[in-house]
Amino acid sequence: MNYCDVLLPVPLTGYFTYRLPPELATLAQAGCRVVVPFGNKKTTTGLIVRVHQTAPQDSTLIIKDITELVDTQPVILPGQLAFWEWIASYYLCSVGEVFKAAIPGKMKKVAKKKIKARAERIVINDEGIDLLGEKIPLSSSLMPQLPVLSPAQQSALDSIHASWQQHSVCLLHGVTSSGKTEIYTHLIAEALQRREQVLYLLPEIVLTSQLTTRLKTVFGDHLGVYHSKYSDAQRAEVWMRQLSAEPYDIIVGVRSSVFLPFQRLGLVIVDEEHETSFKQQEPAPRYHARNAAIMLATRTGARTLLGTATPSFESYYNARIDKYGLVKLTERFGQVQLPEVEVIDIKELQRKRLMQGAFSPALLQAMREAIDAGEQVILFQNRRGFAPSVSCHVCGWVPRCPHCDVPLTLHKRTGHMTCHYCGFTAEIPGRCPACENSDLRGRGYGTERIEDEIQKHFPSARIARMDLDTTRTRTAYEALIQDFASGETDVLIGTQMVTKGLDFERVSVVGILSAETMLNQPDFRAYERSFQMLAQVAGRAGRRQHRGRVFLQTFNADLGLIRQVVSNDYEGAYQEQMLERRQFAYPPFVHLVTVYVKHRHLAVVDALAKEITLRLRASFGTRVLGPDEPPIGRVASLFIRRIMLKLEPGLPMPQVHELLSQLRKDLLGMKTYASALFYFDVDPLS
DNA sequence: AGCACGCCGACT
DNA sequence: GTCGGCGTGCTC
Repeated sequence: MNYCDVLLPVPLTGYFTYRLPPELATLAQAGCRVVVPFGNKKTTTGLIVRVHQTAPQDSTLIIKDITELVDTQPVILPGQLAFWEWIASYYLCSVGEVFKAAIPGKMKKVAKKKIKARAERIVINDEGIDLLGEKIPLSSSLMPQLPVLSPAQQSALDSIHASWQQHSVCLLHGVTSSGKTEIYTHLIAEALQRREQVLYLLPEIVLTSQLTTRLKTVFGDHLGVYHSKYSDAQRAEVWMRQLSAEPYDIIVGVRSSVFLPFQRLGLVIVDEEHETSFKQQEPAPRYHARNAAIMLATRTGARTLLGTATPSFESYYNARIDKYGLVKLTERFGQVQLPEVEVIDIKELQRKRLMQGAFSPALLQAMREAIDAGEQVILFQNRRGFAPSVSCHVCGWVPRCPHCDVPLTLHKRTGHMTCHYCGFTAEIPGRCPACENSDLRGRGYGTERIEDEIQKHFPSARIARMDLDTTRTRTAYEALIQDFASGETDVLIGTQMVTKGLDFERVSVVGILSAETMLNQPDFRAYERSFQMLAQVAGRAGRRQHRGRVFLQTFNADLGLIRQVVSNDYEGAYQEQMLERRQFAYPPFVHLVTVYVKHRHLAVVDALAKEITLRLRASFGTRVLGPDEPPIGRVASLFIRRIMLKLEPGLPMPQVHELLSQLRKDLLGMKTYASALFYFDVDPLS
């Protein structure tokens, strides 16, 4: 009798054993998808992890039959399952959840029509080397097409090679506009000549178009793109192609591309490695794609390059303690100077009644000069919508989300108030329900409102807004970028999106409307993130022709952070933070694991959170902090509590993980807590 | 996580 | 009398 252990896309530990009908016995193998009955009559698509002859020990189990074999060839490569298992154990979730995240949705549905059959059978040995793959040399015309490197770039490239002799991971710390992409291009070409594949990871939000255009001129159809804004079918196609005898040599992709099958991975580039969108928040697996990519590279013997102008403090620390190599690129390409940063004291200007809404006279003046000279302006405001909240001008009443612990954001374009946490939408009330007056106004500034006011100041300027609301589709996003790149747009107003590695040549003025939006967050990384954000957005200015100007409006002009941004003093910001992190035991000096519990009854979450804390203290003592209520204590009608674990290096992590998983199992097994949500966030971002 | 079963409340 | 709310239990 043949059995299959099957991996199913569910948050349950372990595999499920099914009987393999005799007619499928010769065709089924590990890595093939199957359709199986699961639970009450429902069928699910799963993945065979093992075919064997051992009946399950538990004789009371009624073993069901596999309904259908979807593939006759595996759809994953050797080693991929082990990688998924590593993710599941490190990030404290089930392998099923990893499977769910790893495979394009289309491949997990019961395939009525088969996804494009593979052209050729491939043979792969244990190292994942494609044995049938011909050693076709890359066209020799490729090397003339490579960008010519400046002496500084060439020396950085040499240093990266040297660094890889010692460390498998190298951090490239290159100031904005220093030409990191040209260096990557050379490294990719070298890898291709060695017949190695390259994974080029980008943060979620930077739509790959700008970069892919550049890389495609050199690498043509050696390059495939894997992005969440591509259709599921397109992603499934890339996946299947990577299994074939002619996979893409280069994959440019976002975090989920670490799960793609690579037959001969040789190089992983993580661009803008500091970006927080590499960490998946919801749902599980809550993995960090940069760290997962490093693990992937380690497992396959590939080299890793982390590139950024503002390294995450963890990566920089790893470089400083010699875990990673470190290469610095301190000059901008083509002698372009770093921008001049002018700090503008909003408090002072408000006192003198000189602020014009959200704008200082100096910023407006500079914008006018830039627009008149045919140059471009980027304005950064980290709030989308028209106004972050609405309030009654008479009694101060503020409409709040009925499901979450936040005020509703005013969106004037749609004429609604919206909750940015659960999507709840309501009409703006005609009169205040508290005092009956009809003087409800938006409070504060979001990107929509900035856009309106800028249009009033500069009626003939062509203005565009880039935030979550205007970039829902790939085409909308690309059109916005294209218009700005081609000079169709004079002023681009946006949220964090405008800070993320976009490369425009005619930007001479950048305005940061309020530097503190990030800094005021109760988060041990607020300082780091603020520095990165400000330094990145400032780096958008003056990229080619002449020195750009950055106007940094702030309520705290004398803050150390502001000085560090002005002088581009990454090292100073890093050192200052490390002192605090060490003193208060935060990463990189400890590992954090946050326990989240959610329930619609406050009493239940409170009791559960206390119980967890109590039990954790028994094992971990003072390493346990909390429970506490997060800044937003209720989202989508669920009350939230969290407990933080600070784990110093040297603890036996597998045992820690085992203990935590067991704790979760025990508590969810209790009737009172069975309906609670209970999960872990390993290496949380906040 | 889904999904079904099952037991109480306010509607046609 | 019935629809439907969500507590509970289970998934090879």
